Amino acid sequence: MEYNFKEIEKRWQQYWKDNKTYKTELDNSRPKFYVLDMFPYPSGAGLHVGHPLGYIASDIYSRYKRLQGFNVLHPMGYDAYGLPAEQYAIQTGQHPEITTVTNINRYREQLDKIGFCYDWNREIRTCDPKYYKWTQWAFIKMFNSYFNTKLNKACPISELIEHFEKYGTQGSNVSTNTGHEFTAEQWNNASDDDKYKALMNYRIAYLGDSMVNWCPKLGTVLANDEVSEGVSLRGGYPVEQKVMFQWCLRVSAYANRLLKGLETVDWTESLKETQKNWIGYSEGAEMKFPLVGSDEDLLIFTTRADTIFGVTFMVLAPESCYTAKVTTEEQKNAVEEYIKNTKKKTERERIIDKKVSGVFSGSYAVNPVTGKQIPIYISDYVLAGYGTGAIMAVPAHDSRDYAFARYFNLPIIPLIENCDISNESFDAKEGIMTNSSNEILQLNGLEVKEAIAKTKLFIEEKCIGKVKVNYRLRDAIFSRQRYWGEPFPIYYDDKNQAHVLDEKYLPLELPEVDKFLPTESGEPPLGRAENWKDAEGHRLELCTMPGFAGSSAYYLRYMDPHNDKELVSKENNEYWRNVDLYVGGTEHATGHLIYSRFWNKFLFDCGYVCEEEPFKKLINQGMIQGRSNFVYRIKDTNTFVSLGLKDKYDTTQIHVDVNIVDNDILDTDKFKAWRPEFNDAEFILENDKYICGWAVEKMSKSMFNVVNPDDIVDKYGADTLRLYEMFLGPLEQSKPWDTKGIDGVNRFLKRLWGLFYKNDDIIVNDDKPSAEALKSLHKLIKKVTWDIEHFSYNTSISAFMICVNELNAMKCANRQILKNLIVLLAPFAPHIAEELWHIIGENISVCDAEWPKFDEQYLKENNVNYTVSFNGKPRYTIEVATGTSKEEVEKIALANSAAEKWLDNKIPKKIIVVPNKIVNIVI
RNA sequence: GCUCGGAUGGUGGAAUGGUAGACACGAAGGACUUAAAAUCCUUUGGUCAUUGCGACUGUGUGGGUUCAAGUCCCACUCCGAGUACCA
Repeated sequence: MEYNFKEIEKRWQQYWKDNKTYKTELDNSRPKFYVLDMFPYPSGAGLHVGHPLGYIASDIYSRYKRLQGFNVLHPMGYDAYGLPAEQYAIQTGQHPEITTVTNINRYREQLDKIGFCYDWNREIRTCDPKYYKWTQWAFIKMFNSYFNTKLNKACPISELIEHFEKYGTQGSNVSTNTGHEFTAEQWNNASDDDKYKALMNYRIAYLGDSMVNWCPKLGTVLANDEVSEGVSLRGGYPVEQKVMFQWCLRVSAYANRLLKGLETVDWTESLKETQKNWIGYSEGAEMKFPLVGSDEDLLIFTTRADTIFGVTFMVLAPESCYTAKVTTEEQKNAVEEYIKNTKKKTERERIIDKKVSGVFSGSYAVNPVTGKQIPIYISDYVLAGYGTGAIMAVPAHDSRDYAFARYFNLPIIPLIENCDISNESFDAKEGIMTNSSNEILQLNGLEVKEAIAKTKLFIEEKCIGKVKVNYRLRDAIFSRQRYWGEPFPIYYDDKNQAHVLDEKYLPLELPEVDKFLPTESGEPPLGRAENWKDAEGHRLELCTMPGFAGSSAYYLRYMDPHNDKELVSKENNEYWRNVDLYVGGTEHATGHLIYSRFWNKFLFDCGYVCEEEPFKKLINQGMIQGRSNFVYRIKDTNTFVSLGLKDKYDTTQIHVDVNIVDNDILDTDKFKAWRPEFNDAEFILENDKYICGWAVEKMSKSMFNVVNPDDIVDKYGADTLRLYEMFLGPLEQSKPWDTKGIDGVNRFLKRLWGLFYKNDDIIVNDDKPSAEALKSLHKLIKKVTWDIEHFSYNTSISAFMICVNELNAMKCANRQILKNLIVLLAPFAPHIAEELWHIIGENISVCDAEWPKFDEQYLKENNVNYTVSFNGKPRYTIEVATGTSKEEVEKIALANSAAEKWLDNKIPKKIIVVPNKIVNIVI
C-alpha cells in the first residue's frame, strides 16, 4: 500500500473535528500549559509559506506537552481591526467588515489544511463586539485610575481626588505630565472645569496635547512603533510632527516596572535588549540655570553633570515652553521665523537634513557653578519630548554641541587632560578632568566617573538640582482618526468635558457610515454616523482606538472566551495564569510586546489578573524570505540568455515567477505562456537548459516569489510541509524558502511508511525487540525530547531520519519499537502518526498517547575504544569494558605504553582521560 | 554613531573545548527498466596520490589561552537586525 497522504490527512482531520480532540477545558487535576501564537492580521493576500512557521513550531510544542500529560491551552484568533481593510474600503466602498470576514475565512481554510491542534471553540476576533467590549472596559478602568509613584502602581482616581481635597498636591506621589502644584484650598475653590482639566494630567487614559506623528496621506495619527525612518510602516507615507489633542495612555508611568519585569521573563537577550533600548533608562541630573534679569530658572537634564565647567551656551527645543519666555524683543522675528521653518519640515526631512541650524534667543543664563553668563539658543537638535526640552551645551564633549558651536563660533573648553578636540568632540566617558575647579567645586585630577558622582552630590547639597532618572519611553497615543477600530466608550457633555460611559452600555458598537472618509469639515469618519450619541443624547467620541488596543489583552480572553460578565473569571485566570510559551515575530518587540505588558500590569494592579508578566517564555521565529528567480533579456530584443552566458550580452534582469522554475531551470514553455509579451520569446541555452539567476528577497507578490502553503499541501501533504518548514534551519533564524529540498522529508515519510508495509501487507510483528533496535529507539527518545525542549526541531528531524534508516537496515518491524516511534513523531507529523497508530491496532487518538520514557541502559555499549595519544599525537587504540573507571583506563594506557616503549622510562607529566574516547599522555 | 546577533562544502545546515562537515538537497556514477519516472546502491570540503591501504590542508582575517579551539580571550574585516540628534 502506498502512502496516500491526501486520503489520510482528510480522514484524520475529520476525525479530530468529530471527536473534539482539541477541545480544552479547565482541569484542576492536571498541570496547565499555555502555548500561544501571535494572532494574525488577516490580509487579503492570504497566507504564504512563511506565515505558518511559528504556528507549526508552537503546534509541535503543544502536542509534545499534551503527550507529557499537561492540560494544554492552544488557541487561535484574528487581529481583525487594521488599516489595510479600511484603505480597501475607501477605494472600493466595500465595508471593511466584509473584507475582514472574507479574509478570515480564507485564513481559516488555509490553516485547517496544515493540521493544527487549535481549540477553535475559543476563537476570538478583535472586531467582534463581544470581544471589544472588554477592550472598552479596560479603557474605562484606565480613565478612572492614576499612577501612584510611591506604591508604584495604578490606583483609583477617586483616591487622588480625596487626597487633593485634604492636602492638595503635597505628598500625592503621582505620575503626571505637568509639574503643577496646588493646595487643598486652591483645589476646593477651583471651578468644575479646572478640576476636570487638572485630573486629566493624572489619569492613566487621558486627553492631552501631545506631539504626534501625523500621516496626512492616511489621515491619521500613528504611534512611534508604527513609524520607521520618518515614514509610516503601513504604506510608507511621509509622517510629520504635529501637536494634537489626543487620547493617550500613561505607559511612561510603568517604564520602571516594564524594565524590571524583563529580568523575570525567559526571552532572548536580543529581544530584552531591544525593549531596554526602547524604554531607554538614563540616570543623570536635573539642574537649574538662573536666567539673567529674571527670577526664573531654566531646568535642564544632563547625564554629564561633571562637564559643568565646559558649558558655553544653552539650547532649547523650538517647542519648549521656555522658548517664548527667553526670546527678547530684538530676536522675536528671527526666532518666530526659525520655529515656522522647523514646523514645516517633516520628521523625514529632519533626519535627512542633518545641517546645523538654530537661532539666538537674545537671553543669557548663569552657570550655577562658575557664575558666568552664557547665551541661550534655540535649535531643533534638542527634542521637546525628552528630559526637559532644554540642555546645557558642552561642545568639547558632545558631538552635537560641538557641531553647533563650530557653526555659531562659540567657545569650546576641553575638560579632559590631553584630549584632542581640534576636529571632533571627545565624547568618551574616560580620562582625567582638567579646567574643572574653582572655589566651590573641585574636579581636577579626578576620573570622569568619580567626577560625575561628586558633581551629583554637589548639586543636591547646594540645591541647584537633583539626581533624576529619565526614560525615553513615551506615553502611547491612543486616538486614531479612522473608522475601522474600537469606538471609545466616551461621551462629551455640554461643557465639552469627556466622560466614560457606564459599563452597562458596553459594548458601544461601531456605527454604520455612508463613506469611510473624513467628513467635509475634517472630522474623523465616525462624524458621518447618524445619531452617534449616548442614551442621554450626548455626543460620542469620533476617534477610534489604534491597532494595538485589541491585541493588548487577547491572551487573557482566550482563557474564558465566552464569559459575558468578566474579561476572564477568577477561576479561569488562576488556573491558566499566563502564557508559558509565546511564539511570534520580533517585529512586535517595541509595539505589541510593550503595550500588552503595560496593559497586563495595569489589570494586575487593579486585581483582575494574578500574574504581572503576561508571557513567561518567548520565542521569535525567523522570517522566511523569498527566493526570487531571474531571467536575462538582451536589451531591445525578446531573446533571453541563460545565467552562465549573460555576461556576453547587454541584458536586463527580470523577475520570473518561481512557480515556473524548477531547480533554477526555467520551463521555457510555461514562461512563454506566462505573459503575452513573452509568447514569442527566444532563448539562448547552456547545455540545452535555461538556468535562472536567483536572489534572496522579501516574499512578495511583486517579486513573483510567493510560495503558497496550499500548493505544497496538495503536492506533498501537510505532514511533509510541517516537517520541511522545521527542517529548513534553526527556528529563530531568518532563511529563504527553497522548495527544492522538500523531496528529502517526503522520502523520509515514505520510508517510514515502508517500515509498516510490505506490498499490501502489514508486517508489524510482536517479537522481542533486538538490543540494536532498542538502542536506536532510545537514542531517538533522548535526542527528540532534548531537541523539542530547546526548539531545535531541525536536528530532531535528522534524528528521525537516522532512526528510520537504521530500523530499515535491520528490517525491524517490531510493534513496541514502532509504537514508540509513532508517538515521538506525532507532534511533528500528526496525520501519518495517527494513521500508523491505528494500523498497529491502537484505539485512542495518538494525541492522547504517552510520551515514551528514555532509558539510558539501552545506550550502553559492551566496550569502549580509547585512542592513546602522546603529546596530542594519536598512537594506538585500547579497548576496555563499559563502566571502567578513569583511573583504570589510565593504568591500562600506561602499562600498554611502557610495553610499546613509548614511555621509555619517562614519567608522564600529565594524563588526560576524557569520556569521548581519547587518552592523552603528556611526556 | 550606539546596542545585539552572525560568518563552517556547490546549497540549507550539524557539532556539552575532544575524529569538523551529522542530516538533507544538488551533482557524478551504477542497479532495476525497451525507455522514463519512482526506488535502491556507491562517491561527493580542497589539493596531491589513486595497483593499494593514503598524505597534506581546511570552520571570515591576524594573534593568544590549552595536551586539544568552529567552540574560550584580544584585535580586525564583512554581513544581518534593532535604534537613532535621547543630552
